[in-house]
Amino acid sequence: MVAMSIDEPVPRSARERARREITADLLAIARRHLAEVGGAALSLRAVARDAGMVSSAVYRYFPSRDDLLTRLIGDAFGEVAERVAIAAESAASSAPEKRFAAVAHAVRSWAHESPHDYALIYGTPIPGYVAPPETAQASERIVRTLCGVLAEAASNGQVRTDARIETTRAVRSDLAALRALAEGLDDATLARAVAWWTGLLGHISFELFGHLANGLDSDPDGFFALQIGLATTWLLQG
Amino acid sequence: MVAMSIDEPVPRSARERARREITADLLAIARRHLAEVGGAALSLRAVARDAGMVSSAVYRYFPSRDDLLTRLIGDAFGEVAERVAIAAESAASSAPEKRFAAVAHAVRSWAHESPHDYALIYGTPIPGYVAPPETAQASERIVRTLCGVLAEAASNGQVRTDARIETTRAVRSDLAALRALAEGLDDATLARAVAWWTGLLGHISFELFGHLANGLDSDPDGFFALQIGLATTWLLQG
DNA sequence: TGTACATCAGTGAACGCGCGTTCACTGATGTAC
DNA sequence: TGTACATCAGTGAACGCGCGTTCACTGATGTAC
Repeated sequence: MVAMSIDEPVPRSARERARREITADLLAIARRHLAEVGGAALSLRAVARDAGMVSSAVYRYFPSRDDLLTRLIGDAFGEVAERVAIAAESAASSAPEKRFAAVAHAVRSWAHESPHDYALIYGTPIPGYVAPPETAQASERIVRTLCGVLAEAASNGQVRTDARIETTRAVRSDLAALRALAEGLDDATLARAVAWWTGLLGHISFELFGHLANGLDSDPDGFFALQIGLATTWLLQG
Repeated sequence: MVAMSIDEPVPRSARERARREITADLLAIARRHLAEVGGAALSLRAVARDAGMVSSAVYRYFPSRDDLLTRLIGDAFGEVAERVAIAAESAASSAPEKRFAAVAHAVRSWAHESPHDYALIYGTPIPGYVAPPETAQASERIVRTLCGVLAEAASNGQVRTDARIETTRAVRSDLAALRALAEGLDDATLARAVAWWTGLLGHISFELFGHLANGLDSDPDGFFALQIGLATTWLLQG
């Protein structure tokens, strides 16, 4: 059962209400399957079976399997963005290191709770598949949140922003566009922020996909805390 | 056509020679397919077709599809390890920043040349699949190479090794095991080296899996150079 | 309030596909005497 | 060097599977007069 967004218009007819409910049920079942078998193996027929429907009936709700997957990917992306935002906000009054640590742990917790969702987004793309537009929105939201935290820290003088970098004009202009989301950050800091984020996901992927297994897996939580601590110190102090 | 390792025993009979050749051909075809469709979609039947064989004939050479995949994964892992080793060696006389940069670029080039190989190893694991033992060997080889470069730099006084870290006993013991591969490195440096590596793969995954697409993709090469430069400076200077 | 028609959810059968794997077989290559 | 038997590569048919998607259909719910 999936909670309905509050701001959605109230369904007028019983038919429409039923349609919403069943769509939500199907999505919930699909999410459950996704969590069990992963995105590549997600089967429309299996979802239909689980919903007590004949497979063709699902086509009343989703035009194709790809469309169903699109919804799931969009949802998962939204979920990360949401967790990041919540973590940043709930640690709003803390020191910047703590806020970044909170964000990192939130992302990692989510990834461990829903590894297949994580893989769907940050793992190998599903062949022949194109990302839905929600993707771009959610990832912009994440960028916005991170830049926000960083900018606030910077305005409190808690970020060293005197570093120089050498790079191409094209990269500089990309970074300038990024700066529009967070005034007062220099290129080096922005670049480090991106590295912080890709490093975070790199670490999580390593963990989840079994590469830490060779000798660094005695205490994954502790190791993660250590790594993200080092990275965050670097991010803030250059 | 795949080059045969020189140190393999010379095949005695014509039959054995044929067997080796055909095995190599099949592997080459499988690699080509892998490069085109990815690991999950790799099909024994398609490989057989391409080799002008009936599908059941492939079973004379590989006991199962999983076994074929195992070989490919093992090969790919070996390939990364090899590239890393070559890069480290060919830049042997350079400054440590240059050597790490060479390694990073080598890994990235390989990933861009063979994105499906990269995905096979560092992307979402194929469901219901267990990594072959070559995996562990190759990844140990990589670790060994990186630690070697780092240790050499350290012995020349080119690495700052005075940092302290706080972490758990378990993590400390994992790092101690890692130190066995490279004397003279402190825990902080080792931890940063791991972060350097996971960050490198995180960045490559971001690129390859399409996440840079949102505004940081004007000059991927330039951006990578910038990022790996920052990370390497951090690794060496704490 | 009641009837006539339109809308829509869900059924069940079918299409066409490709897959991994098994198995009894033919015919060529290798080996022992 | 020649023959008899064993080994092995490759064939072709078959098994059993699950998939996404289409289509004509029944029967229930909604709408307009």
